[in-house]
Amino acid sequence: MTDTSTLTRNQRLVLDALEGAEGPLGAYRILEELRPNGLRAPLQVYRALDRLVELGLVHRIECLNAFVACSAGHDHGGETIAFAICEECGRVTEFVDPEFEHRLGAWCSRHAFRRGKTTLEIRGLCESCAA
Amino acid sequence: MTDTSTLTRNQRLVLDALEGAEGPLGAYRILEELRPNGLRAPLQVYRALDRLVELGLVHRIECLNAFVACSAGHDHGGETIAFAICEECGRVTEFVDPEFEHRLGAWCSRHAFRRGKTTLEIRGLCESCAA
DNA sequence: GCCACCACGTTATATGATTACATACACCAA
DNA sequence: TTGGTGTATGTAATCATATAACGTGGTGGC
Repeated sequence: MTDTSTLTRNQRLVLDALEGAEGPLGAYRILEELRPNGLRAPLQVYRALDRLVELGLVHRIECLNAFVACSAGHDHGGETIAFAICEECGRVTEFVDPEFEHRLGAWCSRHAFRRGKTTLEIRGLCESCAA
Repeated sequence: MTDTSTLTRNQRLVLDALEGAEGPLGAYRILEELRPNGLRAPLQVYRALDRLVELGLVHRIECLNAFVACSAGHDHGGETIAFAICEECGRVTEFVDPEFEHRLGAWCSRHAFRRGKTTLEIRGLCESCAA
């Protein structure tokens, strides 16, 4: 588990907000929630988010322009994390598939593409919402 | 190849702008390019983009909030399209991997997740830029 | 003390996307 | 011909997301 004891006040607030949420939150949504705690400007939230993402404690969901707390208790060692996003209830499930990793690596080396951050997001309906 | 002869003037303009570009363009960037052609408001661009995406002639790149012309001469039959995005030159390479499709399907059925649109975007450096 | 570093705060602005409403034209049916 | 329906269009206003530019304040090393 990534060390969390060195977070600054703002980072802690933002992380707590995300951990308390059912699903992804947009930066401005987070800001609204934290106004009572003294946050006032988007930048305060964005700075905290940048750091938290860097630490792997928070993930950005590109297709929603929003953020979720990492649900794994540990570091994903640089692996690509896949997200299954329920369009009904908003809940996000993280998972990692070594076979994806392998296929991605294969394609990249075949095309001499130096891989950086990879995004894999599946939208749809989770089991309970599909019923 | 998707029929392109029924596009409206605005759709044609937007598609041409994207086809003429080296890489993805944001909606406002497209708007700037098309002002000389009489476009004035974001909505004109967004409406054309919506339609072009629907027709499969244009793809949205989520991690950039931008759009590219489809480089395949044909319809991708509902398959997930992967994008390799060079962070240096901006160029985007499309590809499809049936094995991804298969693994995704497997994960989704194992978790009873009803799959909708899937996004797979790899950022990094293309062969020429990595050199 | 002084400097460098880093988090923080504030204002303004850029960029991305949508809502609401009005207009114009083609096509078809009464 | 008239009128209705559907689709594309145009315009203004507004919401949502993200960053730039600038200044402040504390902490640790020297």
